[in-house]
Amino acid sequence: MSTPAEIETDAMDAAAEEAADVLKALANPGRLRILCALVPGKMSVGELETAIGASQSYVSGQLLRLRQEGLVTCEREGRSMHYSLSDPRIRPILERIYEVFCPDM
Amino acid sequence: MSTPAEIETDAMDAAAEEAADVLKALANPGRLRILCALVPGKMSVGELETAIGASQSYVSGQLLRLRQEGLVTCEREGRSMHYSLSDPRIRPILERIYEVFCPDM
DNA sequence: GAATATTATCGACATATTTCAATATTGGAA
DNA sequence: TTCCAATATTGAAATATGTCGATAATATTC
Repeated sequence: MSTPAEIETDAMDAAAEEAADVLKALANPGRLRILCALVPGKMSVGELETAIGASQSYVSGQLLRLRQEGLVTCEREGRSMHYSLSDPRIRPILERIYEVFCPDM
Repeated sequence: MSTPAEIETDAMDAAAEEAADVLKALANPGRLRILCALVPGKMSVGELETAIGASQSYVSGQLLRLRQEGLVTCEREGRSMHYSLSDPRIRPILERIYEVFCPDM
C-alpha cells in the first residue's frame, strides 16, 4: 500500500535511475565520441576506430557496452559490422550536448 | 606541430572529455534528482532532503561534488544554505532529460 | 575447404564511485 | 556567550569502471 505521494516518489526514483543509467553510458569520452559519430548515420567498427583514434579492442568493447544498454544496434554488411543508434531517446540529448560543448566544430 | 586534422582531433578530445565530466556529474540518480529539483529555482539543503527523500549527509555530500564541478553555487539565507544551478550549459540538457524520461510527471 | 580481414571476448590491474555512520563546524537565536 | 539547528566533512568498505594486450571467433573471398 502506498499513498499518492509515495507512488510519485517511486516513479521519480525509477525515472531517475533509468536516466542515470543512460547518462552513465554517455559519461565517457570514448563512448560519447562513438555516439556522436553515429548521429549522422551508420558506421563500421573500423571506421569508428579511425574516426575517434582508438584501438580496436577499445572500440569493440565500448560498442558491446552500448549494445547491452540498448543504445546501439548492429547488422552485418559484407565483411564488417555496421553500428547505428537504436534508442530514440538519446538523439535529442546528444544534440544538446553537441550544441553546448562543440559550438565551433 | 600539428596538422589541421590533429588540431580538430585534439579539440574533439578536449570537448568530449569536458562533456563526459559534466555527464558523470549528472549520471547518478541522487544528483540528477537534486539538479532537476533546482531547475525551477533555489532550494535549501533541508528542502532537498525531503524533496528527494535522502539523508542529510548524502545530500550535502552530493552538493559538495556538484559545487566542485561548478554546476551549483550556494549562498547563506538566514540559518540555511540555498543552492542553485550555476552552469548555464546544463539547463538545456536537464530539460531534455526531463522531457525524455519523465514525460508524465 | 583454407586463408584473411574484421570483429568479439578475456584476464588483469589500477583507479573511481557509491553510500553510510559518525563526528565536526558554523551562524544565528536566546 | 552559550546553545541549537543546519550544514559540512571524514573514514571506510563494497562495488563499479576504465583501459590495455593477447587471444578467440566468424563470415567472406579465393
